[in-house]
Amino acid sequence: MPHSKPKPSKTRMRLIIVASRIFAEKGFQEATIAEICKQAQTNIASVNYHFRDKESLYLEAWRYAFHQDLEVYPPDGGVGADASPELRLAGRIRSLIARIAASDSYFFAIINKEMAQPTSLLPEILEKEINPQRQAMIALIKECLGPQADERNIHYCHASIIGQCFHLLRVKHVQNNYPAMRAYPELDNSTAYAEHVIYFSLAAIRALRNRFEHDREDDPCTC
Amino acid sequence: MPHSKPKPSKTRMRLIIVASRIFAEKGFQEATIAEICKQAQTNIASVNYHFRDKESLYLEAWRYAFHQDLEVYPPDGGVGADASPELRLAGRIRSLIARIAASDSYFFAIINKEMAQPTSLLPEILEKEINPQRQAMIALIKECLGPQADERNIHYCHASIIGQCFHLLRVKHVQNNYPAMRAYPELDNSTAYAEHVIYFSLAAIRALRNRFEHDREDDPCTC
DNA sequence: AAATAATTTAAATATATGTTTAAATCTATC
DNA sequence: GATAGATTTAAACATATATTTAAATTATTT
Repeated sequence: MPHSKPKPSKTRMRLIIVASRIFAEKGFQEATIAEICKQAQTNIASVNYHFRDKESLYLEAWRYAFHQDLEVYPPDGGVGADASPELRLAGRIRSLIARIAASDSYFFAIINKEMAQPTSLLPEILEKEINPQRQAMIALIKECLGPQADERNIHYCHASIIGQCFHLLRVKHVQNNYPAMRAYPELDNSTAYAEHVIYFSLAAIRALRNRFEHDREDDPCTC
Repeated sequence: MPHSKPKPSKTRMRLIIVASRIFAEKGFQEATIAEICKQAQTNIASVNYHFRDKESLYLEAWRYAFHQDLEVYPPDGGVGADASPELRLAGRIRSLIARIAASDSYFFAIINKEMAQPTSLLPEILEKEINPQRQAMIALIKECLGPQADERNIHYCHASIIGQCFHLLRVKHVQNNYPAMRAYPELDNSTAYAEHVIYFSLAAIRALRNRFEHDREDDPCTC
């Protein structure tokens, strides 16, 4: 009786590791099985043997990159649940920007490409992997904004924060492709940029909270 | 003699118009000449006759989309040079978000894809078309932040604002591809989101300016 | 060590798609 | 209205690349 062992072969693992990098660099469409196999030092047909097709390899590589990522960087930034909402929000922003800036973080590189040109896999990943993080941050923003904020304001602030973080992702990839273009100081020091985003966002959130609490005309917007 | 021959002399223009939409929807790689020609109601070979190849058509379509865009939306948002820096900055943010949100704005759709997976055309477009707008906004931010702000702070604030605007671009394309996913209130009302970005950003910029001017410890960031 | 299963390999196959060709057709000028 | 040039067309061509096949090799079990 042959007891079936789910022993992952070396080749299979090499393929996943190489694929996560290649897919991050080139995207699903432009990455070729030939190049992945060459760099993984194996035959073309091994992709079809170990995975079913290119798309399945893509999914596995993406999952691998994601979990690899979360292992190194806890999404809460190491700030405990007992800290103040502002500190916890700051921790999440710091962690997110650190993961985005990390040169070996392929998960965000893939997400970046997926959002510009989605494959059929995006909805599942968005729902299963991204949404929990999203909800956690939204809850913190809600606390920071105080009880008077409505859902719309909370989501707008979330968009403001996520937008600032993902901006780093965008310029990082442009610069990776065109190293000559040195016009983005955001990239020189990502932790300094993280501190800026935290200061910028918390200041804005405090101003909003202030407006909610005193809804007389101390609105600083004169537009 | 065929009787149903629609405008035979305008084939070149039809190709550019259709191509700008198809490239915006699918990106350079995934768009096919076959589909473009089919929708433009012409033969495959006409792309090679009127343009040299797919890449030249791409460049022409991209330029067309860009100029089409600028005609409709002036980048300064219609705010004159005599208005206050904050009002002018608000005008630019409003214009940028309006252009991004416009359903027929293919320019930003293409830029979005280009930044995730650049072709060789990106550097030129970035330098010639994007950089002037970028410099104009940076100058306004500098004025808003006051004389004490250094270059780094100015660029960081620019990144914060652009990030918030381009966030809309990102979620718009995700939602276009997956209409079932209705989790982004940013999209329901883009002008309301624009006003949020303006309020959020100006409040943060004022807080920063305040910190520069009184560099004692009234820093509201306790992190 | 033999037998069986798992894996790797080289080659073939299928398909998609950009590009070219040459003939047909249309348009404009004389 | 004839002719030359411009445009359109169907078809062929070329290439890139995902996938499949079957044989060869290696690993595992009996």
